[in-house]
Amino acid sequence: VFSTNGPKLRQENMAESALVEIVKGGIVFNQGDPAVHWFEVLSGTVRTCRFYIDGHRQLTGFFFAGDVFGVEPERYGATAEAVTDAVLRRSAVQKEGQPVGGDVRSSALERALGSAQSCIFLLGHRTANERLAAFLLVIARRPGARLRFELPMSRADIADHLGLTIHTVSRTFSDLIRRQVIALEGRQFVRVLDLAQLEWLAGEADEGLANPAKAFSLA
Amino acid sequence: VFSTNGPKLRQENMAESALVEIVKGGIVFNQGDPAVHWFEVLSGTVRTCRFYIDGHRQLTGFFFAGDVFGVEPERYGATAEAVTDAVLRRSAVQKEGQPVGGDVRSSALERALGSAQSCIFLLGHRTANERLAAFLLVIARRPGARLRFELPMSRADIADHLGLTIHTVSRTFSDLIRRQVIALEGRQFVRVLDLAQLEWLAGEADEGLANPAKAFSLA
DNA sequence: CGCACTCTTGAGGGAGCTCAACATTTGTGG
DNA sequence: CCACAAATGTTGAGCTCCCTCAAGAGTGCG
Repeated sequence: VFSTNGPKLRQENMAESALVEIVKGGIVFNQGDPAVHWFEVLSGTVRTCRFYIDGHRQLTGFFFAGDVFGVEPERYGATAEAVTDAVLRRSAVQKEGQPVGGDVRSSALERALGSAQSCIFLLGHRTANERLAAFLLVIARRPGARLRFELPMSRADIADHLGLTIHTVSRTFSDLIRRQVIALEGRQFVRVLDLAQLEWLAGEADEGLANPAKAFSLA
Repeated sequence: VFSTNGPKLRQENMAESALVEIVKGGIVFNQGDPAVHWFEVLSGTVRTCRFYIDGHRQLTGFFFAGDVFGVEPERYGATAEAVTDAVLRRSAVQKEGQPVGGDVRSSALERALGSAQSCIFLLGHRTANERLAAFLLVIARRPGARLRFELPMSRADIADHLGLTIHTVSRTFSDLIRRQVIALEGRQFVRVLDLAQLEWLAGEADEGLANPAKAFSLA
């Protein structure tokens, strides 16, 4: 089964930066592999996931065009797989034996850190409604996204990202639709009907009061 | 109430790197503040937390001697507070108007990314037992820690870190003690009685099989 | 000693998981 | 193009685990 799932990389050249194509379901790198490259998404969608003993997955992020992933010291902490057919730009961490430091790596690390924190923020929400609403908002707020956007990943991917089951994800979608907060167009496209309601569900109605302490601060 | 809680910083000098003392409960920086400094813990313990609209906290990390925190672009994404009296080394992100790039910042970012991923890993566990067991293992595996270690933070801090209530945390502690997996000495000190059992509860009994796909990989 | 705070424990209820069935979509071969 | 199979998604019923509510025990401090 893994033969159809293996890395279908088509390498364009051997320079320090190379274009790589990967088919849906293909593996970019495995958790534990030496982290000799990092990647930028040019088109398509990629997911990173960690596997637990009991077999369940924790998806630690989705990466769309413009996002970077795989920026890590030593070894990859998660497996990266293609959610859809994708084109990536692969860059070497080492360049002629010397690590590539400086602002390129720093800014890539910053973006990786941002996506990790966004994942923590999602998992910090308490109920299925809050998590799904917050997740949809994260997608909706991506540059280029609007009140109508695509969800290229499966319900199972969403469930494993939010720490829920596909059943609960599906039920929560139905609930949001029933309350006319969103509408589905096909299974992949979402239209936000009531943004304020969605933000309220996600617990972000008033960003200014997100930190109660600030209400008392010197200001 | 915040007057007793405010930043009790005693600044040792104005150079690019400065020693800072902070008392238990004091705030190092607030979520949303410009991220002009980053910190290394010399002694004591620090927590970082995000606040949600509904008032609950998500603690995104605990930082002990040798750890770094507050390495972020632009603004701090979390508030940092002292769990115990602490001494920190504070470093400027900017140095004479120029950002400090290069390996110093990269390695600080790598460590910050590592602690974020460790937080995601904890929250990825499904049950209260698994989360607490995994949390105790994270602490037990810190350099210098052994099968007996201190938990400087309160039950409320642990609960907000693991996404549980203090009641569930307390009950889970009692359960682990009843099953003779750990023992408490006072309220702050933990002794691990059955490490294998603790690892099994945390779902880490066999790290080599953590990624099922690897069993099939090219080896 | 008394007060405030933290921690522990119990009882009851609710959100989400499990198990199960069915619907819908996608893919494949005739 | 259709028939069929496989994969994915939806929905319901029952149960479990954790949260809520409540009370009490332990600890530190003035």
